[in-house]
Amino acid sequence: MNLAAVDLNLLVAFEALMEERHVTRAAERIGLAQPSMSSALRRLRALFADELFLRAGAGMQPTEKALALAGPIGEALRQVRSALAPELAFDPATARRRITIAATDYGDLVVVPELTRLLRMEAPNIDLAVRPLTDATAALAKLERGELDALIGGHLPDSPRCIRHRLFEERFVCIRDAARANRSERLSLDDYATLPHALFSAAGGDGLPSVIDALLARRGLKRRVAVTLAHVVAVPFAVAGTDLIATLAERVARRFTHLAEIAVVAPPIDIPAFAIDLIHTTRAAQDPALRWFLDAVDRSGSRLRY
DNA sequence: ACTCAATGAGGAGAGGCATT
DNA sequence: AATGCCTCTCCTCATTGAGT
Repeated sequence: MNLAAVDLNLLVAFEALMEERHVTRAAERIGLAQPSMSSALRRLRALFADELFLRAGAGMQPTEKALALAGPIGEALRQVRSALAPELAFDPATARRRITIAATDYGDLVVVPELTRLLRMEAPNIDLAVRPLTDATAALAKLERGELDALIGGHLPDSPRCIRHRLFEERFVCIRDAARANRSERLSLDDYATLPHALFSAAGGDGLPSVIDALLARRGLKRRVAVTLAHVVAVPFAVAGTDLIATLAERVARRFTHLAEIAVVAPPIDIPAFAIDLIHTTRAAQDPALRWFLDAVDRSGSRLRY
């Protein structure tokens, strides 16, 4: 390969193909006709001595080599763009913009309020739209298509075209009716297994129920889920004034101790902590407003760390 | 039947190179 | 510096073949 003769336009075509996985749409994306993109792909194949993209149904599936090249080529283009286009002035105090994200119930309850406070203080003209994140795969697809700017939540799957940034870790606690709780004691394993549970189980759930059931099964125990609720916010109110207990993310539980007659107690078993992540694409590299916003989410996450 | 990638034909424009 | 030739890439239009 003659590196001195590599046409940077080919790398742009490669990037478009990688993102669209469709020759016609990749061509439209960078303003070429379909035959021109097809020809660019032919030259890319010759350049890298690999098929790079194979027909797969309605689209094109990248080969291992294409996947391996995606990162370095994306980084190279980012650096070239950054060198050619000096940083656009971005002033959050005056910028007008609408940012659309998707967040899990947890993200909505814990991260978004902190983020909203930060936005109101530093970027009062940036509007934020938060969509529910129930189907993570569909949300990732929307993120890749540019219909969403970022995702916030836990237990989100990976995508080779997205960037994951850890905001903080979350642990689990138990809640029970305040009058029944003995705050000085950890909930006993016996109580945990015998008391009826209230459970939050959204569509495409977070995996917690099965984790807890597996931990109990390892000890030869089984719990009874007496109430299953569709929204996490309903759990504390279902627990208050009843014999129910529930296992919730700690920051969620603590938000409700002033609103419902509940007490937070330590669980009798060690339930693995989980990460709350911010997921975005490389678009932010070319978008100062989005880059600022992602930094704002990160700062919101920092304020939530214990 | 339909979609989509690949290819060919023919023409336009840009750039490299040798010649004048 | 100007010119002509050549190559390359782009375009549109039309077509083909594979896959669904």
